[in-house]
Amino acid sequence: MANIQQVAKHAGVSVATVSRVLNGHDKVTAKTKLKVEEAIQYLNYEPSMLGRNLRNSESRIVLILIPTISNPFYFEIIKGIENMALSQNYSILLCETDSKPEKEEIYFDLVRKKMADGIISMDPAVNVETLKELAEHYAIIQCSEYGGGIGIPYVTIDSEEASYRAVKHLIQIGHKKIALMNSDEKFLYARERRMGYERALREHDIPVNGDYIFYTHELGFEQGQMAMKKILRLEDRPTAVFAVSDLLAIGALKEITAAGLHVPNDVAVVGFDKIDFSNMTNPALTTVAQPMYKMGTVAARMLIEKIQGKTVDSVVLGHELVIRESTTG
Amino acid sequence: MANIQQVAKHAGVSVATVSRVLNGHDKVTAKTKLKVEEAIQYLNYEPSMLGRNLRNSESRIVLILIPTISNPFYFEIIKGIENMALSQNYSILLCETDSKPEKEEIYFDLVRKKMADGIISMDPAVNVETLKELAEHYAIIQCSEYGGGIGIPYVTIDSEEASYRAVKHLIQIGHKKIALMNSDEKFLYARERRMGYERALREHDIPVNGDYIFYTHELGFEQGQMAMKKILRLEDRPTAVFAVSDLLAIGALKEITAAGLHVPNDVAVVGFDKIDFSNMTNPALTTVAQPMYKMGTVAARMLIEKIQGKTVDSVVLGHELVIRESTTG
DNA sequence: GATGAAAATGTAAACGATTTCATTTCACAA
DNA sequence: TTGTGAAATGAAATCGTTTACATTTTCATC
Repeated sequence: MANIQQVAKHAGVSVATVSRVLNGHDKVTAKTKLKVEEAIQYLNYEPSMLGRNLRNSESRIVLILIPTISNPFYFEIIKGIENMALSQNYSILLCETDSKPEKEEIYFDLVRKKMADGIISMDPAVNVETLKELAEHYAIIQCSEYGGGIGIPYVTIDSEEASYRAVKHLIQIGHKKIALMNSDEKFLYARERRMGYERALREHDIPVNGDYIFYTHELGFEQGQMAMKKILRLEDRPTAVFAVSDLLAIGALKEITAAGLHVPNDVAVVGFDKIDFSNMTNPALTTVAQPMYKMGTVAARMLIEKIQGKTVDSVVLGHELVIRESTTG
Repeated sequence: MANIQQVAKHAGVSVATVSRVLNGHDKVTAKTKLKVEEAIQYLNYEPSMLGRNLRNSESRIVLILIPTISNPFYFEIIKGIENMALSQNYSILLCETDSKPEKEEIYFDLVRKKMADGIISMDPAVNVETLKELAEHYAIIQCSEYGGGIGIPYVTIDSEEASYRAVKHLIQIGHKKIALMNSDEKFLYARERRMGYERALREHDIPVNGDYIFYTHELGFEQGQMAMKKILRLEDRPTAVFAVSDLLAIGALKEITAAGLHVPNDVAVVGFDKIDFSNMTNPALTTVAQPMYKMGTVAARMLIEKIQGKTVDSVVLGHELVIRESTTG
């Protein structure tokens, strides 16, 4: 593989001139430029990012931290990030932490070692202390999940309001006994979603029943099934379930059907996220749509601006309730 | 941020010695080692991959080329690749090509520019000519989808046999009118799966009916719905459908139910891949399990060996038919 | 205490680009 | 022809490592 020296030699110019042609800045005579381009062509030369990156002290790589690749919620976000990043000549390193500190550490090390220029964190279980520390030296953006008040810019939606609207929808179609399938309240979004749930109930003079609130360890299908099993065993069975993720809701769906009950006639179900699969189930899932692609592009743009040393502000994006068969039959 | 020079100076040794401590080879006195480690600690030093990579002419990054991130089929494979790569100190760059040559080119350029040490290609629509050309200079492995006879090692399953067994299962539970929902036969795996389908039929003296074979452009849910619509309109309606991907099958499931028919009583359905979601549908999907995680680890190991200059052989892994509700009720 | 081999450490040259600053070339006017 | 300033080009430093080779240190032996 040829390097810039050989190109320079073959073109009869200095490496500086080759570099100038390569990068298009500074003025180079048309004739010289041609000579260089011919040499590049002839030698099949491709500039090495290794040399360039060292010189420029950058890697042009950004890290995406997700808890698991198994939740399709991250698909569209990743697509958004990728496209925005690509347009700015960045590549993305996808990092699945499994919410394990040791895997997280491996990836944090990558930015410490200059292998990555910044991080978009989507892991709610991320070690906030380490993140804060890193944020002093490196560009970091929180996406979707975030710790507030730690000085790291984020892009997210209004979880409380979204939750409120979802529950209100259930109330409006006649439900009073509404269960909440929430995730661990150590996460901010979980607390916010419970608050939205309670606000909707209170607003319609429905007492909040602690027995109707369930917590799951993760946001997956199995957790949804397990929680739903418990809900179905309740003395005074709820007629509706609001789950804070589509995967939970799909698990609930499956369990309800398995119990010989009908959705939505016996139990109505609302999910959260609007992942692709929410439309593929029987019945299709009513859910809160998050603007995932947008979230991704915004997060990527914010990160790149941060990398360039600009200051960036947090962003709250809109959401939308998508009403489908699991609540209206 | 400190560099190796400053560490050396602070420890009162040469950079070579620091490097030796860093990399653990060569012998360094315990006393010297301690001094260096103290300096590292004191200065909060982290070795820069940029410098190291340039010097070693490697990036320790591998590219994963997938057509789309939306098909969960790739989840487990990616996990497998990631874990194996991580254990060898490689990171993975996830590249979604959307089966578009221009996006593919962007990523190919990354390896030409030394930003990546090798490629694991899972895109059936990849430009085989370019791939062949690249393979002359760079490490490349094909995973799951592959072009045979182009001299690039691959890891895959025996599609013909897997398909044969799936169809045989349908025949054994009494079906004779079996539709095949295949993808475009420009892909090798599609041709192989049709051959397996036909072999099973012939073996049981069931004539192959061209009207029962459908081709889809992509392997998604919508394509499955559309194909199923056509199948349901057939004069002599099949009693079973074998789809070459779970997403297609899930689309079929949805469409059958929407038509007021019952799975499997009216129409039985078999999918392919055993993605997580194949278990979340109503009814759960009978499907051919591909050893995806294994495939990922094997592909990653092969690639790393290739990068190290070893010659590697292609691998064919086993598969398994998972019988669930969509065929047995 | 001199000798020598082995062990530890240091020096300096890579790796492949970009960029600052110095130098050459050039066109044009006097 | 010569002088001038601007434009084009080149020389060399730099980014942060690793490593071949050279040098120094150590220590057992006589």
